[in-house]
Amino acid sequence: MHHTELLADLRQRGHRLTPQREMILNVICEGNGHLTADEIIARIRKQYPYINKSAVYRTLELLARLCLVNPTDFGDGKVTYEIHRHPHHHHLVCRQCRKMIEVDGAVFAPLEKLLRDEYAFAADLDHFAIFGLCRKCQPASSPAPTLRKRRA
Amino acid sequence: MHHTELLADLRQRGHRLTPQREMILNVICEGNGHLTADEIIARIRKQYPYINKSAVYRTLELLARLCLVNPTDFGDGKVTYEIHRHPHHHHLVCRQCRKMIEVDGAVFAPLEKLLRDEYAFAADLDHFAIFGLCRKCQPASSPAPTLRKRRA
DNA sequence: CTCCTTATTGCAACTGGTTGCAATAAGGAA
DNA sequence: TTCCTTATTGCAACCAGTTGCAATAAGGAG
Repeated sequence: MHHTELLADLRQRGHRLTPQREMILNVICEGNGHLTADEIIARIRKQYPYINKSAVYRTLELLARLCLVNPTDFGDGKVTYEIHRHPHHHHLVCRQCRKMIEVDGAVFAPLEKLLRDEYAFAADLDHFAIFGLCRKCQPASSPAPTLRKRRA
Repeated sequence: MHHTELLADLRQRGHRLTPQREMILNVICEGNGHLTADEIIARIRKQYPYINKSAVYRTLELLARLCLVNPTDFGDGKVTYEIHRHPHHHHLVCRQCRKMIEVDGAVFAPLEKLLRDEYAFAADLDHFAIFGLCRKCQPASSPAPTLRKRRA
């Protein structure tokens, strides 16, 4: 999805187009993958040093609300943002080695159906970070995994 | 689960018992339901005004790491904590009316199995807040749900 | 083009939570 | 009991993100 399309989408939904929003969308579209707010600000600043933190956070919140970007908390103290991709995907994050595995959005289909059928609840299951232990970090067949603090 | 059992558990796993930890566990066990860090501090302060913010946050992080409490982000800017209950449960949170529905932990069983079988990933699926729209807030059969900012 | 409404920006103050580090105090050993 | 090691606390500074509000500027109407 190109940033001009996203801008048009914004406009169509009744939001104003501003240079700031254009720059933000541009950066998110260019920088492929997950970017933190800090990174987005830093990249914009190269061309426009006056970019304002609040404006960036508010725009990111707007874009998330419109499902144009996916915010994700990988548990390292900063939220990352990426362009909303279709089909959906999620991230398995190993709590030990930090390895990330991307999985198809379809893995949530049974849960979505169950929640809809049993609870009439329309769950937003677009983009999750699921924590756990990857194959390598699982104790072979072990009884008690050590739970002492992981040395960061 | 009584707080003395939790203290014993802490001790057994090699952590030290301090008055602060005792007070924190006590408050979490008494106040049933979800408490924010602020609320925990306020309650402790009634008896012991010197309780320190960092100590509380660090203890909560420890208890969460040991799966003795469940931290949950309901999306209102403050994390809440509750004693880890068995069997697991999750919370459906309506993004419109904020209604909360508690659901059994078993709803994640198919996903857990899929992730284990397909990705050899042992997911932590203990306690989630799942956002979406409850029955009442879903557009009857509607075309375009309004996505303008919800007036808080 | 000019005017008007109001969404958006920019700023500064604030909030919830984290961190580095020195002081304290658990709890084990002797 | 006393001593020792080191986990934990308390503090102050910090970090990511939010908020209230006045100033600015989209974009529609005339």
